[in-house]
Amino acid sequence: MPRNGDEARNRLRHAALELFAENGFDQTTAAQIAARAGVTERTFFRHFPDKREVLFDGQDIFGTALARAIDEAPAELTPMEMLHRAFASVTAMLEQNRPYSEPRRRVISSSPALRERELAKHLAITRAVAEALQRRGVGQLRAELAAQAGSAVLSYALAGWFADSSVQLGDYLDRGFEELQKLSSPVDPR
Amino acid sequence: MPRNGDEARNRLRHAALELFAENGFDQTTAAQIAARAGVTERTFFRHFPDKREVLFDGQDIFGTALARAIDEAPAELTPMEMLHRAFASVTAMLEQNRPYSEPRRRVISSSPALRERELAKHLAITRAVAEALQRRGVGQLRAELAAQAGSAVLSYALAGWFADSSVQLGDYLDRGFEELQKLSSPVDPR
DNA sequence: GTCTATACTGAGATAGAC
DNA sequence: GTCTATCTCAGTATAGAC
Repeated sequence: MPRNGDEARNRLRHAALELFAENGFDQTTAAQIAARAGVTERTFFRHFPDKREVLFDGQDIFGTALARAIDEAPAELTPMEMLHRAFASVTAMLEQNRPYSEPRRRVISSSPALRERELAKHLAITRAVAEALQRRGVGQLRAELAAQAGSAVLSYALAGWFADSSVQLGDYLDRGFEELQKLSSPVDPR
Repeated sequence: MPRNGDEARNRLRHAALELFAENGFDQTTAAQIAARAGVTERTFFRHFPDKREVLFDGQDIFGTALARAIDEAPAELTPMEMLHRAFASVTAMLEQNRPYSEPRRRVISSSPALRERELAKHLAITRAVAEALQRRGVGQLRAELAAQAGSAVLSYALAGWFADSSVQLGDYLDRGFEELQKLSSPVDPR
């Protein structure tokens, strides 16, 4: 086996996803993952601080991409429009990732421990977005409210898209922001 | 020692909060908590499936209270108005709980593991709310979007209230829903 | 890479509460 | 006597320290 760190890391990631899908998260030991990847258990924990983290490697790129998009958004946009644009800017990345994210999503949803970790990651992204909004002059509480509301729209869009991918993710996004507006409006013209 | 289960459970809860506050979550062992509560480690794990859970015992009452409030809301209300009412209906409970929730909040925020668990609990409440909205005829995706947006408003209100309790929680709630509406509206009349 | 603490699990024995 | 909370004992796996 080659001793290149990145390769080992990738083998660990794939071995973990396979084994979790085959036997379940709890029934899979770190030692088994390491064995399938051709390294020792110790190496697994050198790459990933805990067993769950192996499924979330490299997820922060979404947070940074979103923050960057907000940093570069035109100044005349409202906070929610900035979010809409930022989300739209990563739909291509998400659509390309679907072959990997689909089984990953199934595995995560099958384990409470993994669902917890996913929420934490989700929150980290939301925080990054809120901080970006603050750099654009939005007050802290307002920025966090907007980021969380936007995040709800993104979840809405992803849920729709995973259930029925015949519609583009971007269209679900548009629909989500529209729904949010209707829901929040005092008259609610359903 | 008496064999009453509920008493032991309460002693465990209090011992845990104390020890976590004194020594930190990671530095506290389940055996220490059990010892201070006068039971064995095994008993701790019979009451609580894992070490974190001892801080979240009895939290589901909020979810059920919110769901109930939505179940009983007047039919002519919009979904967001139902949420507003439901949240307002538990502010008294929250304000009364502050002496306990204040130190608890500090402990939770000091540990990533506890923060993760809190997110999971928060989500469970949001789900209960979404399901209640569905019973009131709101479609699934729409209900989840509304529940999450409402949950963002609640977070906004709680953050403000914990930072400055000279204003009532209910007022922060009103302000939050108003902010959400302004943020979501396409013209954003700041 | 080795060693160890500790979180958690399972099964069977024991002892209050009713 | 029954029921159920608790205890005892024996173990595995994760994660951290050295």
